[in-house]
Amino acid sequence: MSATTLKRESARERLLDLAAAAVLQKGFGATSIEELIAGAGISKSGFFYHFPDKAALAKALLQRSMERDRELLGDVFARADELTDDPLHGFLVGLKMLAEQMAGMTEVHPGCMVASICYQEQLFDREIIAMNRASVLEWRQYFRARLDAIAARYPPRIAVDLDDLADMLSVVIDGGITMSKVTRDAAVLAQQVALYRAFIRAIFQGA
Amino acid sequence: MSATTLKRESARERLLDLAAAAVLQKGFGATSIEELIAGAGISKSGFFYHFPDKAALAKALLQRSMERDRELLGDVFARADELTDDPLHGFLVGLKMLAEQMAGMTEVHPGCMVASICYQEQLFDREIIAMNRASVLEWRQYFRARLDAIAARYPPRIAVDLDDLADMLSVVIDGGITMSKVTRDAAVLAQQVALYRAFIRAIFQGA
DNA sequence: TGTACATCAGTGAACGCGCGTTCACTGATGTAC
DNA sequence: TGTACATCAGTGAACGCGCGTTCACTGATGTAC
Repeated sequence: MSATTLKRESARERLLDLAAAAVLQKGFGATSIEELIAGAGISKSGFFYHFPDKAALAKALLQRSMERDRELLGDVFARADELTDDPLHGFLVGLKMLAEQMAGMTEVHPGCMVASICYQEQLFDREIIAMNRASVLEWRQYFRARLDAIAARYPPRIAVDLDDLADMLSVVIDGGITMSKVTRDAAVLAQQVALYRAFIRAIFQGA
Repeated sequence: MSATTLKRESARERLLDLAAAAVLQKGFGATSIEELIAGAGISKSGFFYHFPDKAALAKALLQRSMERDRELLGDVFARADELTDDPLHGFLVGLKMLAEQMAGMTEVHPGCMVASICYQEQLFDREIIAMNRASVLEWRQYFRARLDAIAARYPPRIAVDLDDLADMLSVVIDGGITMSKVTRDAAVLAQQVALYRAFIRAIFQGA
């Protein structure tokens, strides 16, 4: 991100960009307002003009991250659905596109906000924790609906709980991101999504 | 954990117990020496007798967590191996025992140290980050060896990379713990391990 | 068109608190001869 | 058995620094009449 790009954004946006990157690297507690304003080029009072306190920054951060996840994942599966009427093929194409998109990332994924917040829960107020929980349960519902449609047409060859199978995609993405970060190998994430796709095929199409 | 149990432990052990719980709930940066000594019932100087600085606490914490993981997981698969000579059955029995053990936990899993450190990487020195990475790669090797033995006897029905499949167990455990914590549903973790087991069966035994 | 007022996006200085770390010291137990 | 010394597991007071937050203020732009 160039300096001119930064200048074009509002100070609020710059603060959020810097905060997102910092939080994923060292956690919310260790991300100081001081370093954010230094990066954004405003004074401390400028920060408190945009956010009443640090908790408000956390909330804005999570909100933005949830929206981006929705755009990213929602977009992929919406595009996949346009290509076919078959729910299984749609899901498989979506997973393939997701894996390919992740494989295209040369750098390691910056991290998952849900996990970052989860491992610092005591730093956040009830509202933010509830939002985090709701976002995860939303994804369960979203994928569960797809799996229901699939199972109606393709009776599962393997007995699995569809809620668990829906959760497994979130688990594989979140765990895959962690694994990518720890091993410093960006490829791990895409490979895990591809493995999940292979499991879906095995369940509904057979080996 | 009762007060008498605490008293019987050495102050150093008490500090590590308290630190482990606190770090998984709010992260290393937000865990203060002050709160640890209050809980352990010693003075601040007492802390610095046991650890030269806060980084040494982090190192001891990770070391202990790695040892415990090795005991826990290693034990489960060692016991499973005693029951059978067949590598596939041994792995499946081990996974079943692991899932059952996790299902037996009434409380949500306290968290995964690897992930906690991963999401605060900038707070730790190179040595700790390297240890974290090494521990993950060790598990890849450990599970990969089992999968090699399995694949030699049971040709995979589904084409999968065995390193990725080995990683997937770590991914499912780590992601499952995060999911359990965020949803406040202890069952999620065991269910994810059970799903991974179903995938292993599908790959090597067919549906 | 000019004037009054409101809103926006900040500035600069000061605050009190809690943090990690240092230092000189201590009382109880263990070991050598 | 007695004495000297070493080690262990701490104590208590002080330190400087950086943090989140508050407060009174400001200059540029927008809007009403």
